Amino acid sequence: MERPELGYLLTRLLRTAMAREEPILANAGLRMWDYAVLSALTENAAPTQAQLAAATGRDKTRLIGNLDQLERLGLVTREPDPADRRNRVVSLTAEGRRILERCRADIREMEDDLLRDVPPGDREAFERVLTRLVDPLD
Amino acid sequence: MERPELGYLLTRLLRTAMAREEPILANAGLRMWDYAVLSALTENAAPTQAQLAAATGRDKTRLIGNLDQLERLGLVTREPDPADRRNRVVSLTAEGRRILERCRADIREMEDDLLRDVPPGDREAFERVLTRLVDPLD
DNA sequence: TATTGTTATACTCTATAACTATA
DNA sequence: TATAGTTATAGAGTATAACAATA
Repeated sequence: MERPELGYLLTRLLRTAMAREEPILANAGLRMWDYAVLSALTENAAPTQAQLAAATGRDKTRLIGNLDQLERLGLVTREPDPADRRNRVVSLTAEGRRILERCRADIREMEDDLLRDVPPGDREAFERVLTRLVDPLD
Repeated sequence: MERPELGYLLTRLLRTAMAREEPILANAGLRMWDYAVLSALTENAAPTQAQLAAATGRDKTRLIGNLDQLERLGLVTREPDPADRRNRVVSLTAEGRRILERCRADIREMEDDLLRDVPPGDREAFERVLTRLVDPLD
């Protein structure tokens, strides 16, 4: 039998992972993109919305709706940058960080379950390859 | 640094893979879904469109547009099943198979290039895990 | 004039529910 | 009546371009 294609395998696996992730996020009142945006803010606040859009691979115009809701939920703040008042600095609130960490823990648990039958060595190689293939694209 | 999440990595990698795959398919006059449908027909013709829809993870109503175009391009045929004339058997034409094989070869080449810096052992483990995680979902 | 964020518009994709033809 | 395929409709998601505020 021929080896299945990467695109096929990745599509299928991502579909599964997302199906398992969705209820976790919904439980926190979030959709997939909301979570991606929160995640991008973990380390540092985003100096501009355009940069945040680029970091998440989202269009800058579509990011706006997400930020509107996240702000409404009290999970992020948008504050004008005093140095250049065209920019709006987006940051996590304490509540935003709390929600984010909770989702993270639940998702990690889900992933461990998804990978439970994979031998540790294979899992390490798997994650190593994934990381390596993704990193250079930044 | 914390390990990045599966969903994040898969999304990024799939995005890259698709970006590289799109021009190959466009070169053959196909879109992503057309290719997925053709691929599903490699081994056998699909006895019903509903089964083909299920096999490709596509909605049966959305499959129709794809089949319309693939038929227009002369890549597949839809023939009423004599045993039950409600069913329409979908098969590859010779031309369909030719186009499919050409795309396949190009895509395999693209994948080899994408994975060129991955050590062979890691690559094998990577594909083994992907396959294993996807298979049980059938 | 150029840039950031926003809004508006049209376009595509998707989901649901009718419709037809066969059974 | 039930099912396979089709069509129609509305909704969500997306891309593009215009707009307002600031530089």
